[in-house]
Formats: sequence, structure tokens, C-alpha cells
Amino acid sequence: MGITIKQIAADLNLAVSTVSKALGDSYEISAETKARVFEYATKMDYKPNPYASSLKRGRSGNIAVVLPEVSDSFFSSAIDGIEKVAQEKGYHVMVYLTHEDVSREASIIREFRHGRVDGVLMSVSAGEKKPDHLQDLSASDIPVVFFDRVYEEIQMTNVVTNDFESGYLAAKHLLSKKCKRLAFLSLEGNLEIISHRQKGFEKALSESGIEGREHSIIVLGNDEQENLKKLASKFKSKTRPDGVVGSVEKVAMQVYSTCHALKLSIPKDVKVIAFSHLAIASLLNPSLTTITQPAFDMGKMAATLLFKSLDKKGMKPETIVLKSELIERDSTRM
Amino acid sequence: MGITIKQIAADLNLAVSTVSKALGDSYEISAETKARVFEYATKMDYKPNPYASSLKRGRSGNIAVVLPEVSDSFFSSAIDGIEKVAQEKGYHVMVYLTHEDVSREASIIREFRHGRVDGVLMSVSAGEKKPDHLQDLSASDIPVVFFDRVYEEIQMTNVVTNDFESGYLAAKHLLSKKCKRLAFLSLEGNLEIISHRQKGFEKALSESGIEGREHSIIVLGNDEQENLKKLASKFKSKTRPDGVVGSVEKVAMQVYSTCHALKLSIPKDVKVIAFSHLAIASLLNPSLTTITQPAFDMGKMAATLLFKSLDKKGMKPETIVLKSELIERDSTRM
DNA sequence: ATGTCCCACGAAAACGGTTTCGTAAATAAG
DNA sequence: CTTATTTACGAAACCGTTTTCGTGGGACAT
Repeated sequence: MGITIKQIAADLNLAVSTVSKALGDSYEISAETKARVFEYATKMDYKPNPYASSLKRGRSGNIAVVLPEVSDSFFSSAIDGIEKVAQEKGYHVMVYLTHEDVSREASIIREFRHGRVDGVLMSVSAGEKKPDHLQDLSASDIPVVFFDRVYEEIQMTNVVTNDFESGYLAAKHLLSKKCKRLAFLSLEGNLEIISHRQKGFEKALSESGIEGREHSIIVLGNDEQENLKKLASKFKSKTRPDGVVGSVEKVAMQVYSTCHALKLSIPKDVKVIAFSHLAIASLLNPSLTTITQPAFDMGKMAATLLFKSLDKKGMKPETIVLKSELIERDSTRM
Repeated sequence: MGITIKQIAADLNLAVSTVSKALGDSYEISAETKARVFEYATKMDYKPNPYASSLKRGRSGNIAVVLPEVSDSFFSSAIDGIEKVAQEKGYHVMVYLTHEDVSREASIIREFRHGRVDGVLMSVSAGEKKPDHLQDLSASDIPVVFFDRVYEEIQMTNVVTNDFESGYLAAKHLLSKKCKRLAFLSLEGNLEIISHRQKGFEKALSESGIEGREHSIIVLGNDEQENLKKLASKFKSKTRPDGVVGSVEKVAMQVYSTCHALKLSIPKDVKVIAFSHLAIASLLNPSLTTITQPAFDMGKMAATLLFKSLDKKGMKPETIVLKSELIERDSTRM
């Protein structure tokens, strides 16, 4: 291990407390002594033992990021943004994956109450509504910022996008492309973010008001094979949708797979628009029309808010809304 | 915060040491007392303060994962594997991104010497060869496992894939598709993994021995715009390659972009094969022939090896080689 | 000369565990 | 009944910092 403060004190004939204060640039210590300590400390590459500091100060210098998964490009970009801010602030990032498993999420979160991290960034996992652990977490004195997948029941700091509006625009977009049978590909688990998108979708449809238009909600889950089966049966039926809104990246990919397998042409037979952050959406076959969230900036923003409330406790919860962008590509061209 | 051991001791009229030993299931404590302590502890949801334990025991329960980036699907899958093993073992995962910046990598690593993590999993960043910090790290008493992007100069535990062979097979594959002018898209920064792939590529070419075939090495960097410019100029020239091997996922995507922009047809004008882990390779336009590394398993393996050497110090360095798989898709079909 | 103030530093008590060592009581051995 | 051994627990040191509280000595005012 590295050198300790005790060792420095001994080597310089000082008291431990003096060295500690010198390193902390305390006014109690003369410039002369400080210089002597600093020089020796840097020479010996002294770094305070993180456990000892944490134990004494009650702060760890760590933040937790709790996510459903990391393979989704939205989440990986968000991590990118979070890590950047954290590194600037000298914080360390601990990553926890829930894989949409609420009980795992709960047990992860429970650990946080006993120290280890000073704050939590979180995107909640889908699953039966069991908010007890979230409630507990928010009730604890450790600050939490939710991003993207928030949980509105509890009053917390949130970073979200304009999901309702985006869902609305997505449906509008499909309607403007003459789609007659729209489907919204939902995700099981009562995520608010999904239901907002869905409500926007439904509003656009009810506004359009024209009879002869149908729409359906297809609820998909976490099991890819199951989803593909379900999609295949939907797309084989006579009343198959001719325009779909993918509520998350994953399901859009599954629609692509299904259409490829069934030899359905996108966009001729089915037009597809999806909430997705894929950098390579433009390289897909066909290129995918997306509603792209500012994932990196959301991560940065969430982290920034977290650090703000770490700096001064007792901040009021606020909700930041960032804008998504609809980027039209071939998958919805007429 | 949670309840402390001291509080438990007071509440049960026991000494602190007794409680600690009871919780540790020490033989010194009677079954009766243990039961009493256990019951009370679980009732109060006691968890040991991680800083205090770490300080005393000299172990943190954290491991570090140091990566160039997280947006690459190889790395995100690897994290997935790592996190899974860590969670099973009760360890916590700290993620650090270098963004291919060697000096940042160095400063990140330097922190590790002073505690905070018990072990390090690492994929080194490209960049001028400055192995001092890696040398230091491996010389320290904290175990390190390199995966994928290893640094062979120092004798360490490595988890890699059969890169030479894969590079060889990639070139063979293109040759079998009648490509005449092959290009290897390299990455600046002297990564061994890249040079292995390149050497395999070159071996296949030299074996083929037929005159009239050319090959070139195109070295790309970390700046996407620069790369696109470089690629465009290469692909505009009369002797543009008709078959390329992308050494990493990112450059393959850049080739796609370039070809789309220049209206070059893949695979008619240019055949593309790339080292990539993209789950959606099959959905690209056209679907991409890949050499797919077992990213998830590599992460799992690396983590497993790390924990093994955490359990018993002084393990011999070993190198595990996992096999990549060549999956042919449309981007190289004749 | 005496009292007051500040300066620069040291001693010691935390933080919350773990671990070593000592010891009273209970049991076994003689 | 005495002595040795085990059993079950407590006291205290310790991990490396931070922080509170003293304190000796010099400067200053009275």
C-alpha cells in the first residue's frame, strides 16, 4: 500500500494531526510547515486511505448508477455522460444492473442505505409495481436522481424527456404517411415513461378522428423469443398493422427481425418509427426513423443534479425535461 | 444511517466484540447468544459499515473495470458478464472510461494503488505506448486481469480471443469472394490485439501468393470526422479496395457510412467483414458479416479469474483464449 | 510585571468495525 | 479437594483519518 499520514508525521517529526491539517490546507498551520508536508507527501505519492476518510467523514466519494441493462445504447450513452461528470468531480461510479428484475433492484438498493455510495442515479426497471424499495430509498437521507424511467409517485428529482409529446408526434408522423392500422409496441411492467408515450400516441389517434382507422397496443416483455412469436402472429394476421411505434429500442429491433423473417417490406408493408438512441439507426436496413433522446446529456444532467444536491442537502425535487428529436429516415418514407 | 454494532451491543447487554464475533459465526460464541444476536440484527436490518470493515480488513469489496468506452457493444456486453459474476460474489463494480486517452488511463490507475478497489479488470486504451502505469499496476499487490486489449509485455492474466487466426480467416473469407484489393482498417495506437489481427490478415494474403493482388493498411483514429474523410478519399481513388476487414466495430460503421455517402454498393463494390459484437449486425443495410467475439463470456471469464486470484494470492498468470466466430451475412456475399 | 490575545502545533477522541488477549466461570482430570 | 482445561465472553488495541480541544510561547496592551 501507499504511505500513511502517520508515517509522514514520524518522518517529519510532526504530529499526525498537524500533517492532516497541513494537507487540508488549514489556517492553523504555518506556510512553512505546509510546504514541508506538501513536498514530502507528493514525493512519497501520498493519497489518503479512502476507507479511513470515508469512515470519518461519512462520505464515500462513490455514486451508484442503477440500470435495467447496459446493452441498450440509450443506457450506455447515459453512463458515458454520468461518468464524465463524475470523473470531473472526482467521484467514482458504481454500476448495478437489474435486468428488469424488481427483486434484484430492491436488494441492490437496500445495500445503499448502509453507506458505500453517497448518491444514486437510477432508471427504474419494469416489473410489477413494487415501489416499497423506491419509497425506502427516497425516504433515506441519500439523494437520488431518477432519469428517463422515473417513478412519479414519489416526489424526487427527475430527468426525463417529452415523452407524451414524442408519442404524439410519432403517431402523427405515421398518420401523415397514410398508415391506417397503427400499433404501439409497449413494454410490460407499468413504466410511466411508456404509458406517457402511449397516451401521446392515443391522443394523436383520437384527434385524427377518421373512422376506419384502428390501432392496437402490443405489450412485449423481456423474453426475446416470446416477443418474436407474439410479433410474428400479429404480423401474420390479416389486420396486421401498417405502422408501428416502438416504445423502446429493443422492440424496434424485434420488429425488424420479424419483418425480415416474414418477408414484409419496411416501409412498404409496415412503417416503423421507434424510440431509440442507436448511433447506427441510419445504417439499418432500412434506415430507421427514430425519436432520439439526448441520452448523453440526460446522463450529464442527472449527474450534475445529483452532485448539486450532494453539495447542499435539502434541495427541492425538480423535474428537468429535455427534448427528444424525431429524425425521419427510410423506415417511414412513402 | 443504519444501526451500528455498538448499538446492538448496548441493546443486548453484550460487548461489542461479542456481537462482532457472533455475527461472524465465531466458535467462541455460544449458539444461544448467536441466535439472540442474529435475530436482533436481522430485525434491525443491520449491515456492517463498509468503510469500517474495509479499513480494518484491508479489503473493499469493490473491483474496477477500466475500459476505453462503453458505447461499443463489445464492451457493454463484457460489463454485463462482469457485473453478473460480481453480483454473485457480492462484489461491487466501479466503471472507469478512458476514451482512449492514455494519460487519463494512467491517472485512473494511479488511484487504485491506494485502496478503493481490490482488483482490476482492464482493456487497455490505444495510444502511444506508455506502459509505465501498467507496469506499476502489475507490480503493485493488487491483482489485475486484462481482457481483449491486453498488454503482453507484462506477464499478467489475460483473456483474449484467437485474433491472429480470426484476422487470417477474415482475409481468407474475402479472398474466397474474389476480392482483389484488400484493405485492413487498423486503429492507431499500437494495440497488440489489432496487430495480431493484422498479422493474420497479412499471412492470408502472403499465402494466397497470387500477383495482381494488393492490400493496404488504413490506420484510423479516434476522431470520427477525420476517419470519414480519410475513408472517403481512399474509396474515391481508382484503386479503392473491394474488400475490407474492420478491426473494430466502430470502423466498420464508418465504412458503411462512407459507402452510403459515396453510393458504393456493399457487397457489390465493396465487401465488408468486421470484428463486431453488434446484436443487430443482421439488421444492418446490408447485414454485416462479422467476426463475433464472445464478449459476455469474456467478461465472465475475466471476472472469474480475478476473483480466483483474490481468493488466493500469488496465482500464476495465465492466458485464456476464447474463440471468435465468423458469421457470414450479406455484406460479403457474391 | 501581569494579564490577554493569537499563533502553531500536539494529544486524544472519535468513526465502526475486527482481532488479540485476558479472564471468570464451568467442567474435567488428578 | 486441588489443578488443568475448556467455554463464553469482555476489554482494549488497532485500521488511518478527521476534528475537537488543549497548551506553550511569543506579541501586545495595561
